[in-house]
Amino acid sequence: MRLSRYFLPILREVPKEAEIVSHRLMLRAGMIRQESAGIYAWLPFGLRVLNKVCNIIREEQNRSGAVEMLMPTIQSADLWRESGRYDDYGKEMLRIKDRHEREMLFGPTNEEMITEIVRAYVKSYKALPLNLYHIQWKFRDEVRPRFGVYRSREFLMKDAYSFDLDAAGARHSYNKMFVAYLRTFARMGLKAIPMVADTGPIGGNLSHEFIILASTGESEVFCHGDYLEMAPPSADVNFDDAAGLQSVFDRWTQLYAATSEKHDEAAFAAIPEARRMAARGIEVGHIFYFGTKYSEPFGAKVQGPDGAEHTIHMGSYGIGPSRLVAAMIEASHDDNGIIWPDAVAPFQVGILNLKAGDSTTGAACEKLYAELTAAGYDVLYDDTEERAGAKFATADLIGLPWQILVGPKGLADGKVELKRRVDGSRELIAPGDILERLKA
RNA sequence: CGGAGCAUAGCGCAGCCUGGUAGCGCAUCUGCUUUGGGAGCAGAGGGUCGCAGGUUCAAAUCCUGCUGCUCCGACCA
Repeated sequence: MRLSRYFLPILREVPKEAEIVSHRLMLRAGMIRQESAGIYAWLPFGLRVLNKVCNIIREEQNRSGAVEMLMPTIQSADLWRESGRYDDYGKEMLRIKDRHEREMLFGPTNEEMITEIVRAYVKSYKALPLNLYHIQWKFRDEVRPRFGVYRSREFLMKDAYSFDLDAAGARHSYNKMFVAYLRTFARMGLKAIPMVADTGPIGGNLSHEFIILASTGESEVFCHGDYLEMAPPSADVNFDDAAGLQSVFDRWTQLYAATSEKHDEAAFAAIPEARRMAARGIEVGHIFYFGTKYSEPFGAKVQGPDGAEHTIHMGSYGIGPSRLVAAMIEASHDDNGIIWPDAVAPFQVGILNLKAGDSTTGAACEKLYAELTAAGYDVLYDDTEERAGAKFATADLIGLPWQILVGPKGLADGKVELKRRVDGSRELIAPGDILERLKA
C-alpha cells in the first residue's frame, strides 16, 4: 500500500477525551473514530489489526476442533423469554421494536440462539461433541462506556458454544478451549493468565478469566509470578487427548491466580513473597461451563447410546477481539507510539523514502516495494512529500515492526537502513539482501 | 445510577465575567526555499459558536429548557 493512496488520518495532537494510552494511540494512529458514546468506526488501519487478531483466533479455534458459523446481531425477545433472561438481563440489553411492534433485541451474547439452533438439528449423541463459534458484533448498553474500544457498547466478540453428552465430555470441551485460549493469546505476544472467576449473568460453576497484566487494567488481580515464565502449549497439542489436556489445565491452574472478587488472602500469602504479584489486569477472555442451564429450559436433548434422552451439557467461551487490540497496545508501546507484535502488525514492513522527489531514492523504494509485495509481505510505502523526520515519527507512531529507511546517504554506499521498531536497532544492508534478512 | 464538567474551524484552545465585525496554534491548499528524527517564509481556504426558546436595537457572550460528550464512583466482558 502506498501511503499517499491510503486512508490513514494521523493526529498530531491528542484528543482530550482519551485517558488511557491505547485509546490515545488508536485515535492518533487513525485506527478508530468515535461515532457515539461507546460506538466506534474502525478505520482501514485499525481494521487491518482487528482482522489479524480475528484470524489468529479463528486458526486456534479451528485447530481445537471448533466450527465457525455466523449468527445475526438482531434476536427475537421470545427467544430470550424461553431462558428467562429477557427480564433478567436488565437495561444492558438494547431492546428494539420492528415495524410490526415485535419485540427484538441487539444480541449481547448468543447462548439462547445457539441452543435453539442445536436443539433443532442435533438429536443423537453421535453428533457430539460439538463446538460452534462465530465472530460477531455484540451490543451491551454499558452504563459508562470508556477507554475507547476497551470498554465499548458495541464490540466484536468471538463466542464459542460447546455441546456434550455429559459432564465429563463437557469438561474435555472446556479444556480444549482453555488450551486454545492459551495459544491464541501467546501468539499475539500476550501473557494471559487464567484466573478463577465469577460466572456472572452467564451462570454455571466453572469459569476462568484470561487476564493480561497492565497498569491500566480495570480489575485487581493476584497471582504467582511464575505464570509470566510459563510456555504456552505447542501447536501440535492433541486436542482429542482428554487426559493430556487435563494435565495442561492442571499445570496452568495449580498456581495461585485470582481476581479480586475470588481473592483468597491466605492462599496468596502462601506464595513466596518474591513471587507474589498484586497487579491490575485486563480481561481478554472468559470461559464458562454451565451444564444444562440453557439446554434444560430449551429442551435441547440428544438420545444417548443407552437409548435414553440426555440433556446436553454446555459451555461458552468468549474473546473480545476489539478489546484485544486495545489490550495489545496497553501491553506494547513506548513514548513514540505503538509497537505491534509481528503476528498482528497491520503492515509487516514500512518503506520510508527519506527524500521525496529524489529520483534515486524514489527508484530504490519502488524496486523494494515491488519485490517485497511480490514476496507476499504487507508493505506500507511512505511515498508522501513529508520530510524525513515526519516519516520517522509516523512509522513509529503506527508501529511498523520493520522499517526500511531509504535515503541518499545510504544509497551512496549501495545500502539502505533496516530498523526494528521494538528496540530501535538498525543495520545497514544492501537492498537486494532485505528479503533474506526479513525471513531470518 | 450518584457526583463533577465540557460543547466556538479537522484537532487543541482563547473569546463569555463586563452583549457590539469570530480569533490563536496545529492540520489543510498555493508558491518559494529546504530535505536523515514531526522545517522556514509568504499567501489562501475553512465556522448553522451543540439545538430550541427567551431578554435586547443587537447574543458565542445574559436567562430557560433540551441534546450530545467526557471524567470520578458504583456496576459490568
